[in-house]
Amino acid sequence: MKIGELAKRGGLTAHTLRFYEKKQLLVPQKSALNQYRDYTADDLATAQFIKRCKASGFSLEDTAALLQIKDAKDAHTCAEAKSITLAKRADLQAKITELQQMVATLDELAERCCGGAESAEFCSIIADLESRFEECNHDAHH
Amino acid sequence: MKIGELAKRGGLTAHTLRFYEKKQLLVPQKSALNQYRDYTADDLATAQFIKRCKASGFSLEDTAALLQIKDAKDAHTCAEAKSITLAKRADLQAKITELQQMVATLDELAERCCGGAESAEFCSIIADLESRFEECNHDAHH
DNA sequence: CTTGACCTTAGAGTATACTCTAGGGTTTAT
DNA sequence: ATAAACCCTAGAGTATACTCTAAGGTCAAG
Repeated sequence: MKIGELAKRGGLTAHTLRFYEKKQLLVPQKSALNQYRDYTADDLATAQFIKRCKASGFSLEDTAALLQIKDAKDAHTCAEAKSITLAKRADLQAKITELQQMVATLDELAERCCGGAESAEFCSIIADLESRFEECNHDAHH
Repeated sequence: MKIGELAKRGGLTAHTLRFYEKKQLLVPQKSALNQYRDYTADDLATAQFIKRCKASGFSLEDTAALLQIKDAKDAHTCAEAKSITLAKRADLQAKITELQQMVATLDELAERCCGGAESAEFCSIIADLESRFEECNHDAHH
């Protein structure tokens, strides 16, 4: 099938497919006749594999590694696949923890602020951002 | 003080300070003598304000808005500051939820895989990535 | 007076994952 | 036969937040 059909069936764009090809994730045959890309049913499956990887939080680089395993299963091990999966899990969990700390900080900021139409002269959010860490720095001197 | 001293005192690099200047976040005076940037104690406070914004999860664009409030408090309201804060909180919370769903998916993938030195021929991670959503698509046809 | 440390600018490079454009060729349907 | 719809390539643009480079000017110490 041509790129437009794969795009439609796979739920992505022709641009994205060409991008994945440039990244060596999904390299189709080319028609000898007109140099149009010629995708197979397997290529569609690969496109869906890539989408699932993305939905699972894998980067394109991770995805490339997973594709290599998929495309040469007996040259790879479960350990490799699980290692990639657990490493990504750890990455995401660290990111979550970082974001949760930010949310906690934002909650503190928001809770103390009236949020009204008053001038920001005495706004606690601005005041906190101006001074909170100064205090920390003072502490750090002791 | 010159850029190097502010960088050291503020815990960032001279490159970053010039970048913030280009973004209009922190624009110091320039010495008439040699065109060197000349930062004041207030500029240092502003640099720290920016760092705290960053640590709280604000983008540089948010930070620019918060700086405008800080630098002209009586021209702005608590409502503005709180709105920025709550919007960012919502952004981050949405991101956290997305990442948590990915972690849950990765946990499912990892749990079912032996992770051993066996060939990936029957690796459940690869198999799941190959087929999971196909099943979903089948469901979607009904 | 020279050497090293510091400063300047403009602009390019990094990372991730696309997204789009320009300029041109091909296919399909009427 | 012609117009719409599709395909091609190469490369630039988007977003965020830096990070670094090149080529040169300035400053402080010995």
